[in-house]
Amino acid sequence: MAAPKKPRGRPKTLNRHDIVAAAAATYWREGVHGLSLNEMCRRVEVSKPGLYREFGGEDGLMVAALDHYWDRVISPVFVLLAQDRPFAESLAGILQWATTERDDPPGCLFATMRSATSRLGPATAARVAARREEMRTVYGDWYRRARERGEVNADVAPELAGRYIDTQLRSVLVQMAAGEPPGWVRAQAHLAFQVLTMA
Amino acid sequence: MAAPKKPRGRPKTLNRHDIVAAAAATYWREGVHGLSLNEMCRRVEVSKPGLYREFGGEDGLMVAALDHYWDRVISPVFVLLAQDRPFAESLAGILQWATTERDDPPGCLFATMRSATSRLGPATAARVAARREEMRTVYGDWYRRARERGEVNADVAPELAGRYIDTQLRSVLVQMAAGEPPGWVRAQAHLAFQVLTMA
DNA sequence: CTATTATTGTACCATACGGTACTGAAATAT
DNA sequence: ATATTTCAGTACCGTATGGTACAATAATAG
Repeated sequence: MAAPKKPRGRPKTLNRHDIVAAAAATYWREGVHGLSLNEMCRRVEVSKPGLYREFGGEDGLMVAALDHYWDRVISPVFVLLAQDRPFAESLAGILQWATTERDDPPGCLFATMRSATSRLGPATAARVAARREEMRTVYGDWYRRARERGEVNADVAPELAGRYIDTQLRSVLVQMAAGEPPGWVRAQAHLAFQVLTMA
Repeated sequence: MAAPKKPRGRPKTLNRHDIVAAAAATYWREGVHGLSLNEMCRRVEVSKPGLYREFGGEDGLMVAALDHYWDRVISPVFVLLAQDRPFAESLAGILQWATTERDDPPGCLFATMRSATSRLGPATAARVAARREEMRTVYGDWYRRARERGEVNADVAPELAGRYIDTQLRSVLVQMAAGEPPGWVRAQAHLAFQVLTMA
């Protein structure tokens, strides 16, 4: 428990966490730039001055939403990869997750943001760029370890593989978000990853 | 020559072709939704009522711009493919074209529109969907003919190959538009297309 | 010259946007 | 009780948007 000391003024009722979660879900479902800030305030039920006080504007809200999404969706994938199960097995798991109907909207908020870089605020753009690098590194390291175990194509350098995996998974998620048939998406992903898994 | 008959009223000064060309170039350079309609009118130097009369609104202008782009950029590629030179040779040519600095902006207007489907007007969305199908068909037929000549992986069905080529080239163009280093983009494309060209 | 037809663009409309002053409310401190 | 501190949201600001009415213009027809 945190210190239950009573602060001075009027107690805060604005629930930052709920707002961020709702905003992330909305951005995920409806895209990053279909909604105006006014509309977003209505959706997440927060007054505009409240939003400005808490996040400084749309840019700050979007950064918070991205971080929230990262913790809830991307990080678990990275945890899975860190377990170093057989490469093909982990890959199949990710693809299955990416191409199956879920409760969550199809696609990926992070992938959506990457497809809209030019229209992001400066803080969000910077965060997206940093996360992109992080993602490439994680994929690259994952591939490097698999390569050391002899499970993947040794001709492909880990840095290239990291970028390639990133690109291909992103492509899968973009297609899913666009409503492409999961079967076709999976078949294409199968082709794309053959080059990594064969001798 | 067309009939030089003199029409009744005030002569038309609005140059549809130039406007469409300028609009296509602007959309290509700056994306499809960064600009307001007002701003676009300033860029292509046409009055707003003029634009409405000629195109019916932004949706109509975008369709016209897409068709213009298609004729000037995409169709020549299809002509190249129809020549049935060796598959690997044509593919290398396309990749070279896609990943090299040109006078035109990087990336591809059609790819950009496909990444923004949700924000397109109904006419533009319909045209993009039709062009996407056309593109897949052209790629699929191209692959089928190469397969009949024994130049490509016979295990891949032409329809899947068509979708795969479309996806991978689109990915290349999206990355180029995002300013990714051409060398990395090329290296990834090389990996992606290996599965089609090896026995 | 006058009427007719067709095209042009200014000037305007209602609406929505991002952004903020400012008043009121809800707590503690004295 | 009164002052003080903090948070909340209404109500407003200037600006830009998509969209159009309408008067001016430039040609031909009679």
